[in-house]
Amino acid sequence: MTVTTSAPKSQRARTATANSITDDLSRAIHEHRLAPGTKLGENDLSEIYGVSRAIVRTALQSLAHHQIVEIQRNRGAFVAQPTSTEAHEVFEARELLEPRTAHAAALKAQQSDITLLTSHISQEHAALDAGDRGRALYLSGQFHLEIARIADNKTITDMVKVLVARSSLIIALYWQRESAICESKAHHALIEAIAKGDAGRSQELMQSHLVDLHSALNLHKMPAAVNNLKQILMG
Amino acid sequence: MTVTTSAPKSQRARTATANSITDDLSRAIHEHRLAPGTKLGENDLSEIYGVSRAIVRTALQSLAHHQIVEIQRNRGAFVAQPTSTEAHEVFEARELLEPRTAHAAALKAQQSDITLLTSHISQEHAALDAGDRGRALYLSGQFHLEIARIADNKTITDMVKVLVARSSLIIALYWQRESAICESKAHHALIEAIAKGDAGRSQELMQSHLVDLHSALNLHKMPAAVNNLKQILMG
DNA sequence: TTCTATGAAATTGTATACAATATTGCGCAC
DNA sequence: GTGCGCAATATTGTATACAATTTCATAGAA
Repeated sequence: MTVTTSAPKSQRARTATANSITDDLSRAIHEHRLAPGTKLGENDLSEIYGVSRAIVRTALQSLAHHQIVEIQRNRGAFVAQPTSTEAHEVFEARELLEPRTAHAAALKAQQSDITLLTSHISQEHAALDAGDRGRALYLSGQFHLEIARIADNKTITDMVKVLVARSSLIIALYWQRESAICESKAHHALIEAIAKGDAGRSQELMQSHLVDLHSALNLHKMPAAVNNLKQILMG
Repeated sequence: MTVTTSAPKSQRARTATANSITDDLSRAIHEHRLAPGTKLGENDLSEIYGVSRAIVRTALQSLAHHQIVEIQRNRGAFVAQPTSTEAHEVFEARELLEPRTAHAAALKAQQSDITLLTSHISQEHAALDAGDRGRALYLSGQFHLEIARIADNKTITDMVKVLVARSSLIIALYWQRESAICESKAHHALIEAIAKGDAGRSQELMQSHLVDLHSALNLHKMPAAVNNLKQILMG
């Protein structure tokens, strides 16, 4: 089937670039439309995006470096399946980085930053109301990322980005479904503290929020569904 | 001057793989044989390593993700030149990660780990005595990395690896040459604390060591030399 | 001199062809 | 029916050819 006519889901107006493919796949994984373990075949992807395998290959390499895709030599690329020990490692790392980052964010936040954070939250609510759990999860991750941006340290922000992305996979595999609401509560409290410029409290709130998330992980892995790439990535 | 520990030039016995090229270039950058700003042309590298540009390309992409190479579209790959703000960011990030990691390392270290750390230090001394400043610097970075390994959190170790690599570039650009000896002193003290299992002191020592490094940065950038790739990478 | 325009050369970006490896399906023995 | 071996197929790894873009040198005009 020819693809060139319309691109309903993603805005690949002319030709897809490695970066746009990376972003598209990254988003799909974040939103749990592509389950852990899903094979990302080079031929499939080059057909879907209408580019050569070379481009697809660099996109996959990029995702592999972001640790949300695993490339096995001579076998191909798969959506990563973090082990439970990796899951704990990721949250330990987040607990080292994000509380202090929230502290810094509280000191640097402008009014526009607060507005942005608030809008994130309301979007998150909207997604949940619409039953789009995947998108809500994505936005919740973006919220953490936004705080790192406010703290204005690109190096740390990049690391948080990777950790948040992996967290999305971890949640897909090890989550017990309840605590979606707690999340939202914790985020509200964080915004308040940051808006007040209360750095100490921001740091504490972030810390306990992460500990909550961490301890909400279930030890045994959920079975990973297998997806149909074309169906999911194209409209 | 042959370096006895690893293969004289680089161990590409048969054909170089993308990974071996990545490692080789990474090492060369760490040891300051390739200066910040040096152009890494695809043709040059494919000649040097005897592989196609495709392989070289994936190696360069990998280095770019490790942030020690910058790829500019349609212009090529260059050894990265961190700005002074990036330099500060990197050390801020290290100050968040490494002290707590040293703490964990002190609790988990085995006798074999202590031996390894000690051998690292003595190699470092040997390199300094031999006047090989670049190699000493590389080993000093590996020391920090080894501590992260002992703490046994691969996620954090990977992040530290990237930060240490960038630090090497930062030192090449912003260093005032004196404090090589202080480094060595601080490392000795750290080993001692870790060997004793004194987690609190290990954390403190690592913290102040990083602060020292951070404050030893000079604000204005040194001029970056331009190198001849073939001359440096081949014998 | 200094700046700009312009075209040749060099370099990177992309697609494709072929080689190496892994996967799949089938026939056959047990 | 189950397991094994082997050929057929599919997929990834690598090299190469061509297109697009940048770089460099040169010439000419203000």
